Amino acid sequence: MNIHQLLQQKFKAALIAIGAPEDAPTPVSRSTRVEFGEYQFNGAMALAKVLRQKPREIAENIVAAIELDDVVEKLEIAGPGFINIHLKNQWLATALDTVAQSARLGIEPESAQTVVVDYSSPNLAKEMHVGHLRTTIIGDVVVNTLEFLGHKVIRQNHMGDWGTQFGMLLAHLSDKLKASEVAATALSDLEDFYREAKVRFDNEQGFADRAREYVVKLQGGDTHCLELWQLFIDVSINHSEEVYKKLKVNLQRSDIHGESAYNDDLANVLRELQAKHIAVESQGAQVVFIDELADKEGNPAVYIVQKSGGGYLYSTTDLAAIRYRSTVLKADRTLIFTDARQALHFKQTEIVARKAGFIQADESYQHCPFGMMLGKDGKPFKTRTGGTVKLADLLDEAIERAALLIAQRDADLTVQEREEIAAKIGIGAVKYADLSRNRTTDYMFDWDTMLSFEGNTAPYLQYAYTRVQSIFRKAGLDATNFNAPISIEAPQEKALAVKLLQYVDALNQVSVEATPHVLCNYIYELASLFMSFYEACPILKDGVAEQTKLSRLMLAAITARTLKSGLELLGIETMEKMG
RNA sequence: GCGCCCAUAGCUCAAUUGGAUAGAGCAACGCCCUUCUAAGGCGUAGGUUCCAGGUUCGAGCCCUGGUGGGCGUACCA
Repeated sequence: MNIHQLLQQKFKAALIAIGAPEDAPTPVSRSTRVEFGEYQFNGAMALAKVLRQKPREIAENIVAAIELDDVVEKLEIAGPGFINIHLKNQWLATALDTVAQSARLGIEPESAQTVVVDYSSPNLAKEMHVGHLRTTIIGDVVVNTLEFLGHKVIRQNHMGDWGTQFGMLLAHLSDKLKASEVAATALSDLEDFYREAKVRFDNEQGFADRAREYVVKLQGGDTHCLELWQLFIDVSINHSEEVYKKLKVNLQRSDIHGESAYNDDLANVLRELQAKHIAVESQGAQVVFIDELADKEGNPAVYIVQKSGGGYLYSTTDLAAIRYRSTVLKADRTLIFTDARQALHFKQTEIVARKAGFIQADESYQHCPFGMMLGKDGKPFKTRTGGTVKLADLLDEAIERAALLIAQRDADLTVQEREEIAAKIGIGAVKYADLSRNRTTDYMFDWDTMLSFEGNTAPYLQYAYTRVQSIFRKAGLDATNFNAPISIEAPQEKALAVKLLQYVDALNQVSVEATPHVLCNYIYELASLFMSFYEACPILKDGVAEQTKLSRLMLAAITARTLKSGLELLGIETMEKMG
């Protein structure tokens, strides 16, 4: 049941009935204040000119024409011509009942698209650092949501597994192996390894030349080099997978389609661009002049696809990727999650790709940028010594801090339970702090706010869930299988019921705009309304009528299912108890 | 120089895409645990939405011009 859609359809029909143009918008929105009902229709004012009538008259006509008798308690005209919609409690109860009977919480699958989602994409030369957190978890939530809505999602982990830096790394690795070290040991800390290699590259006689030699050999397909490379990549991927596991992110090895996967296609891409006279020679390089992005003097933007030395760049790789996703993966839509600094690059890539026919006209290509992670001082987030913060370290610290907090409470938990809960709370807090912000702006990372565990944080949501579980434990019932007739009376019950029915709106918005914070807001509001309901509407206490008790248990049960579903999509784990 | 993004309560952030009196959390100040988990609830206070114009029934949101900040801009990704 989608209230918003239903109301829109009914208002659309009413508008046509009163003689409004067929394409007249039907702006139905949630009301901002309780006295304005649950929804409002704001379209009467805009029609005043077209229909040459007063807005309030139009509103009256709409109210007279609309067929909503079984849905609304009353329709009120207010202000310049707003129509306030008060939904019927009985209708809400019936709608919720439908939701409760459905394994998918009443959400019907959309007409399925094939959506390619490019996210995480760490550089394998180094370990994952905080800069990879946002792309990884934001992408993951969007993927989860799209799949839940019935789309075919193809994850593409476009890992940075190729490039000149690997020459230096492989030369260093080769030496280590000759000194009979095991690869996994030598590469146990990729940051250290990278630093060592860099030092040798800068200082050691002859090492830089060997590094360059390795690059040439690697690109030439030399077997020994490729074996070394594979060794390095495997170890590095293992590092990433450990982080994914800790983060509860659904990325598998089969989702990896790194830069190296496009090596053999780069020359083809260039040839095709040249054949279509899109790429031309300039200053020894092969470039595309983009007139669409010219400056005021008419100088086109320059997009290099091959360096003067013959090497390819990320532009070439991204063009190959775009073509692969269109022709082989049959993408209807592609989403790419990278930081905002690459916005121009992807804009250019799309223009060139469309010109070259690498992408279908009706295919959508959406770069989803996000801001940087800043420290409390407003500068890029670094360690105390100014170094890059490893993602694995960050997550460990979150778990430690959560464990410390749990230890301070007098909780009735076993050691094992404490550990599990600390991991779920710590990781959840880090993820939620990030996901709950609009992705496009920079965001401030602050341990204190994040792990204070009060207010709008992951633990609050997890706590709301455990409260429901606690009630059902006490009642000796199972929330997942509970079923009872709902009757809505208290205002807190109504507010909760309406919010529960709006889950689908939040998911749709996340799907269209790729903005997980919308889902976070929804879940937080749902949890808040449940907390108010919990305080105001006793369930198992003495003196509560049996029917009321069952109805409230049912509301609690649907809340728990919705919270769990939403948190699952957010990649945040729930638990039965927290203390 | 040019381009993109941003500016909302003391702080961190929302605002259903142009709707009514701009909402939350933290911090501050009051209440509420012998009563389903107080990691909670109820309440008070806090705003010239950076500035100046414009568009219209209506602007935090759209347009123009500023101010301040971030990022990008021919061979890194």
